[in-house]
Amino acid sequence: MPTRPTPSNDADAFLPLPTAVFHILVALADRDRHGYSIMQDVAARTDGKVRLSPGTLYSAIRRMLEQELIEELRDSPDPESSDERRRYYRLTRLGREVATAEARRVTEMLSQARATGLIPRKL
Amino acid sequence: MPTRPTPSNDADAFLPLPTAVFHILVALADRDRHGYSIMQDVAARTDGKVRLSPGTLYSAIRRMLEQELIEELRDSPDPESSDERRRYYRLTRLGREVATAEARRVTEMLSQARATGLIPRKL
DNA sequence: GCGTCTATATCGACGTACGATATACTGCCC
DNA sequence: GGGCAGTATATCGTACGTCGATATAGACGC
Repeated sequence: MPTRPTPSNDADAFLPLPTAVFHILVALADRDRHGYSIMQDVAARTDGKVRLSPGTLYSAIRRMLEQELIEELRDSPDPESSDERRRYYRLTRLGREVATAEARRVTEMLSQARATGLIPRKL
Repeated sequence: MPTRPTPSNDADAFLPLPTAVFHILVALADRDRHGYSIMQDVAARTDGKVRLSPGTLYSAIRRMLEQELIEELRDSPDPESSDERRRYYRLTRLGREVATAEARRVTEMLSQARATGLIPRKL
């Protein structure tokens, strides 16, 4: 009996996901972006509450490339742009699976916290 | 005009909460416990998936005492117990507020992740 | 008395987060 | 065309969190 693809199994090895990594995955979910654009997107989405510093951002990107959660695009998706410095990144399938695994983990933690009465049912 | 108590304001300074700290808060939510009991409770609640090592547990406890997320009980809640080694801990009001603030934070992250289609709506 | 479980504590290694700093190109205004 | 704010990537040192290993010792059953 062949093992059917179980996305969560290998993805679980990445958990718990560092906060910065999850934010980067969210930013790349709807479109490919370069580093600086990720920074702006995270800040915008969180109303400026979360600001990735360059140190956090670029070291997280390097790690995520090595782990193949994201990949770098060979050519710019925007040929109009004159800015050669930009390096664009895209979510991989693994990146998406890892994000889902992390979402499942925190959902379980939330449900435990509600069950014990630690936090209110409604948030 | 007096500022009405806004629990979340100072609690936000603790975020994001280390994973171990949130697990310890959950374990202490329903009853006072000593360190080893926290360890067992976390393992039981997570079906053995999360195991706090002694290093993680006791250094987290020390930090949480300093930050006043928990407090140590002066006398054992179980006078029957002959084990003098046990040190019992209890959630503080601040600890509860911080847990709620963290829950709110991850809930928002989940909702963003769903909005972008990164993770499925249902988990 | 012996071993296993209970219980707390500390150490060192490793990885992550972050601010500071560096470098350099872009775009715009004057 | 000079200067300056904003864009863009990269690295460094520091601080902190996690973890396994190790240490110590009391409790409990046999």
